Amino acid sequence: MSTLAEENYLKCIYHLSLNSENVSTNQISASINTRAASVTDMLKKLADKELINYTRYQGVSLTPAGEKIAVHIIRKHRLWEYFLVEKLDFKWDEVHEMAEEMEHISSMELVDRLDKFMGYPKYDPHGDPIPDSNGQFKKHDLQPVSTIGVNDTGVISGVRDHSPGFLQYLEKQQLTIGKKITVTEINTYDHSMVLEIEDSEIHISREVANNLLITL
Amino acid sequence: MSTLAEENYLKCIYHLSLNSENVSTNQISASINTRAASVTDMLKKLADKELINYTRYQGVSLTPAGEKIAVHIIRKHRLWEYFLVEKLDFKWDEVHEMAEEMEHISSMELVDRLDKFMGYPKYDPHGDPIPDSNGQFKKHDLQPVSTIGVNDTGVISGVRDHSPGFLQYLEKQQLTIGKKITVTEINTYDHSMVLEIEDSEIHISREVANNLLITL
DNA sequence: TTATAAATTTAGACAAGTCTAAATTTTATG
DNA sequence: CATAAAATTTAGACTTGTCTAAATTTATAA
Ligand SMILES: [Mn+2]
Ligand SMILES: [Mn+2]
Ligand SMILES: [Mn+2]
Ligand SMILES: [Mn+2]
Repeated sequence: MSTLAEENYLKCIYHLSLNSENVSTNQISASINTRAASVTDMLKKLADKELINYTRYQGVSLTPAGEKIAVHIIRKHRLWEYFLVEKLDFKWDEVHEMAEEMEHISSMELVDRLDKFMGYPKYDPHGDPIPDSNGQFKKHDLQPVSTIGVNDTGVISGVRDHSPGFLQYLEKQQLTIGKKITVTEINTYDHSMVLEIEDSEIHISREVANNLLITL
Repeated sequence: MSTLAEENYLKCIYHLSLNSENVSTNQISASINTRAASVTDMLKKLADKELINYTRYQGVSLTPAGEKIAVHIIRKHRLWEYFLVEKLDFKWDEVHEMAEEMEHISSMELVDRLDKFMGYPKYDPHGDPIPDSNGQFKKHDLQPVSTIGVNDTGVISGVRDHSPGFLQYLEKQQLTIGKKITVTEINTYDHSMVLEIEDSEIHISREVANNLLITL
């Protein structure tokens, strides 16, 4: 099948593809912390295996075969994250690096049993949807808090930044998945916002508002 | 730290060390299915890292540092096997290959939480002892069924052969961990034995008797 | 539209881990 | 004890995945 490095590239290309049709060498290079020259080498290998569409200098996209692998890796990543938080009591900011390793465990049967063991969870600890064993999942309709106005409400359902620093900040402010928020004030100068959550007031910067996602 | 390959070599040397003081290149070569020349290369690397004691042509033994790593890998291997059987309902003959991958997940914290989650199990599904987080475990006193005589009894507590074929055979014959057996007959010609388990009679060959371990 | 900058690829190298074939050392045997 | 056999190591090669430095292509902008 695929090697660990190939799997990481496919997953990376998948994630970058959500924002732009074609993914550039430099985008991949930045995202997986590898030199552009090394990325080019790998892109050739993945193209030879027909996992990506690649034309020199033009960037890449996943083939259906490549996307299938990518989604399966993401399924494993998110299931293991769920396991770590729900069964082993890790915090949501602690699990990413571990899942980065665990997503490469190869047994299909193991993934499906793990899924069953946990009751077929739909979302991971960060609110990201978990693909089912056929690779199906619904991309729920999220938007940054920064896009709504005063007196509007929403439910916290995801994050755009998965860094431990941001997640720890949110946790400390009680800004966790499932919480209902109402915008009570928007500062027109710096676009900072005041939110009401469970009867308490929380001030967040524009940057936080951009990276915190809600459903209406 | 150590690479996946290094970890597998250390674990292999640890297991072989249980039977002989010094482990030979060919023993390792046979056990991990790698050519002797490749083993020599790796032994040099491990010796450079002071994880093994190595003198050319003389075989190797683990240093305390090497043994510590080996035992930690074994701890992870057995904890994951326990998890797969007890939590995900795999059979005892299905888990080895998966654990062979999972034992390389690096987080120490993860192992300890997994251990706690399962209630600090003492033995893995094959009856092998699980080292605690300090690397301590008691080597219980096992002997092959073939070493006891007529009318002697024992409790099945381990296996010497971990192959799926042998484990499946034992399962089918109800010869599973914890069962109490009594020898009722020994055939002097071929050393086959007749055992009594829970009021039923089971015939086993000398080969099986040699690979099935009991405590008295 | 042509020069410069940015992005990307090519060339050449390296570490890890493996292999085959050949040389060397140790062990066994007459 | 001398020699043949077995075990082990060395030599040289290959694959994967990475790097730096140098070319090449594409994009930008005066
Ligand atoms: Mn990964
Ligand atoms: Mn996640
Ligand atoms: Mn292993
Ligand atoms: Mn076991």
